[in-house]
Amino acid sequence: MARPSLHTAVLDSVGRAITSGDAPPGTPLTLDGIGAQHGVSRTVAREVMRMLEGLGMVRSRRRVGLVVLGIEDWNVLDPRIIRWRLQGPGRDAQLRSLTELRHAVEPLAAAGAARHAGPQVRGELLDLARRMRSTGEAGDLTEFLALDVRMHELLLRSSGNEMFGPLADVVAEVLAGRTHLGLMPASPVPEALDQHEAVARAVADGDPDAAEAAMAAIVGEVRHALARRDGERVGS
Amino acid sequence: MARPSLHTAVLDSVGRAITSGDAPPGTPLTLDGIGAQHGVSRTVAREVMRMLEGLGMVRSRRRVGLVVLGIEDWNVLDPRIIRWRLQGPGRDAQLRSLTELRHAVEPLAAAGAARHAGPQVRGELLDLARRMRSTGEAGDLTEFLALDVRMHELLLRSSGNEMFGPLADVVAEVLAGRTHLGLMPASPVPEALDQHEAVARAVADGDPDAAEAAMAAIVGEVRHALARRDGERVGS
DNA sequence: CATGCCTCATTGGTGGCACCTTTGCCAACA
DNA sequence: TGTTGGCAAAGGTGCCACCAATGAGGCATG
Repeated sequence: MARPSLHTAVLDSVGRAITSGDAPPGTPLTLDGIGAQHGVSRTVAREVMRMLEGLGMVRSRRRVGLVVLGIEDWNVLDPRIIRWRLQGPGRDAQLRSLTELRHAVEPLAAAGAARHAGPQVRGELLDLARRMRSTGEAGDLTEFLALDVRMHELLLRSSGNEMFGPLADVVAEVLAGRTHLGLMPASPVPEALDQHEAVARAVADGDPDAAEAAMAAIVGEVRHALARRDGERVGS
Repeated sequence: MARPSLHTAVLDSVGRAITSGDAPPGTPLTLDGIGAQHGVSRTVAREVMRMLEGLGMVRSRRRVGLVVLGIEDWNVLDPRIIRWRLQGPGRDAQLRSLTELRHAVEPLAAAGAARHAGPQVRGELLDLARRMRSTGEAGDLTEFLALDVRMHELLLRSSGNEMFGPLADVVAEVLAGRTHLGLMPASPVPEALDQHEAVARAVADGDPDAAEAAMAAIVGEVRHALARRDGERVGS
């Protein structure tokens, strides 16, 4: 999948430098500078710069070079920017933003899946819910995470809205980040298992309203948990 | 704003060719072909190609050229792709997808604005709601549209979630497309005016739950209207 | 018919060149 | 001292020629 192209390496390096705040807005870059710093020719630097420009991260001005733009100009929905921000200092804020976005989209995606999903998807959802229960009760967190990710991905991709599909990757990232950060209980709470099963059943039964409600319950709990954490943080 | 760069013109041309289905997935392009077709050098064609690759619209393979990818690989959240799809044959589907996305996000954005908006934003929202009522009752649809767009943009941009801001552009596009397609009544219904005013007041009062509920009511009505239209279409 | 080698089209990457815009400096002048 | 005007350099824009790598398709051989 990842081709060993010079561009990708340089692009990742510069992109991370920008998202990490290492190159704050207003910083002037030059093609020669990028080329020299990474040991690539001007051509490669130019093409990397074009990609960064396409991401809204730099703006090329003559005589001055490539000025780094602020986050308000970035394509913050782009997977690459999301990935870069998830590494580095912005990880926390990015995770919170993604969580909120996820909570906005997933109930509607579940409703859409209840309308549009094919029979084999509905079957897999039921199977996933079953396996989530068994692995969850067994306390196998990593396997549980994989099933959880798969279920949300399946819902987003079969929601009938092609703009929801790309969010599956960020949901996976959020879920992984959440367990990795120790935000998950040692063993999934029974309510979560019930609600995931409810979503799967509602989608399998083709009941959009029930699917939306069940998914809203899932994300609503996480939301409140996050708000609680925010409250603690604010209070400290 | 739009700099007269060669890249932008060529990029727009090729991008539109892909989104319009004029260059269906699997179509092989070549750098020399693009260059010759648009009268630009290989260098420019290469940089355009890099941007398209960044958008997930083509994949460059040696000996074969640039293969056009299917929509499942596109960065469908990217503003450029959205703009291209809004022109051309995909406009209808794109408008529907964007509407659904909007309905997912806007209630949460309103709640966020009630928490995070600054005092001048809250004031402007109240003012906008007032002027929407007067222009709406006067039947000035174009001015009403401008106020409507401004209100939603303000809510999204001051929602405290930097991932919601970029959606302001697409919301503007959706609203404009809706009135332009004649989906709006000749004069805004009183309920819409009331609900917009309710959102503005809730945000001004710092009541997130009320803001979210009021915005959900706004988008919920549009959603049902769309579903009704879909039903008619399916039945025909 | 299968297999393996060969060819060549096309991208990947480099370097150099002319041009143009913009900036920042510096000098001349009020 | 402040303002204006010109001037030179910096750096992106676009073009071209060149070579390396690679992989798809054809050809030859068993």
